[in-house]
Amino acid sequence: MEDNHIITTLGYALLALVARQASSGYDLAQRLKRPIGFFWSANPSHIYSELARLEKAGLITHQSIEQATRPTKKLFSLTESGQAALRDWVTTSVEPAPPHDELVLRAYAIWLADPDKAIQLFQRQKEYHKARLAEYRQILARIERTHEAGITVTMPEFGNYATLHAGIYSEQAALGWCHWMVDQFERHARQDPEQEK
Amino acid sequence: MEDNHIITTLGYALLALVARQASSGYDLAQRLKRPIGFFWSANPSHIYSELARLEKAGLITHQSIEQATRPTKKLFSLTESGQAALRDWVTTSVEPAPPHDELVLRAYAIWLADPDKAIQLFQRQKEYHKARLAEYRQILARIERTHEAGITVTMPEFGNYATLHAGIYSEQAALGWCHWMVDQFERHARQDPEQEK
DNA sequence: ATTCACATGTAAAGGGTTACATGATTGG
DNA sequence: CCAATCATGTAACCCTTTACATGTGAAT
Repeated sequence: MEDNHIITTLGYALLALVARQASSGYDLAQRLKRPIGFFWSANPSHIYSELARLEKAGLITHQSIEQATRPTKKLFSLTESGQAALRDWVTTSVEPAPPHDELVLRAYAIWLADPDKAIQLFQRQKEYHKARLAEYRQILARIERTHEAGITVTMPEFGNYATLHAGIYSEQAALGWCHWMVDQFERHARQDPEQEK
Repeated sequence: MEDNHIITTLGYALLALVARQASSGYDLAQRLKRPIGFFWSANPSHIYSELARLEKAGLITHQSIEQATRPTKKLFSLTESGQAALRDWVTTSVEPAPPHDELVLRAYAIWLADPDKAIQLFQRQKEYHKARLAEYRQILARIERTHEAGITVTMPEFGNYATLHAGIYSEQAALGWCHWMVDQFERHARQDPEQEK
């Protein structure tokens, strides 16, 4: 009932999912994988504890659903204050989070490395981003096919649509940079042939 | 001396800095801001405790430098095993870290929001990324001017060069997406004029 | 018979952020 | 006189990850 609790970002992620459809903790763990998993992730155990916090804060409630063939589950749904909190949050300004990009950190020290190994690293990374990009484009094509009339900003589907676009933009950028990195190393190999021998 | 300790990513970030120049904790806190701060960040207090861990693991050593006018400082430098660990690490494959992007998470639930507020959010974000991009481009131009002979992959400067490129790619992507988002909302406003009144 | 899917949690540890404590010197 | 810079750390807290614990029913 007290809403003087701070809501974590995972809390908002769960509210956003429950806002679309009432779900159990297990459901949420599944739904968090895709498409939210592309930009926000959590472990099942964390989800359960966060749900307990959200309920204590009065943002969600649950009803226990007894099932004949499956274990009883808790179906969570948004309360009014939960919906209000979520609606307010989505347009609050995002203060730029301290970035943490391991690959870029490696690039900062890559001058110490064996160039061959460096090429391999960035080539692997390129393949990974290429695969991701293809996956996103495929999902995008599918949702565009099922919504021929167009997806507008007030439809829940717009969430999926927008996040997929975000993914495509960022994968393209990552791919472009990895390509540039490989190119730098290959250029070096051509200009300094057999330098090590 | 025991090197059965796990090195955290911050640990490697510090090793990468010390590899270029022996530094005190305070120096490292300053140097971590720019340009590493663009892709990896840490608080001073965390840096000091991490330095202690790295030293216990035998990856760095320090000598105390007594200064006439300033407090005594500990100047840290890489040990041989520290350099080896860093060199190995830079080319190890990066397993894709679980992503956490708050802005994209908001986009997932943005259909609940007032479209005007949504436009404002993404416009602010656009301005932010525009400023970042301009900053990176300026720094890049400066380092290109000071290294007219070219920057090759075995030079320490290549670290700065490569990370700046990474920043430019990713800011362009963020900017592009924010622009796309604003466009979606403006298109909606044109098609649904005065819907709310 | 065993694995997979459903279903819910507790406990511990790790890594990062924030707050706090201390103290000297230089510049405005 | 006060703020900023130099310089090092401790303690507490928060969020996240990993490991563990428990149990049923359906499918292979």
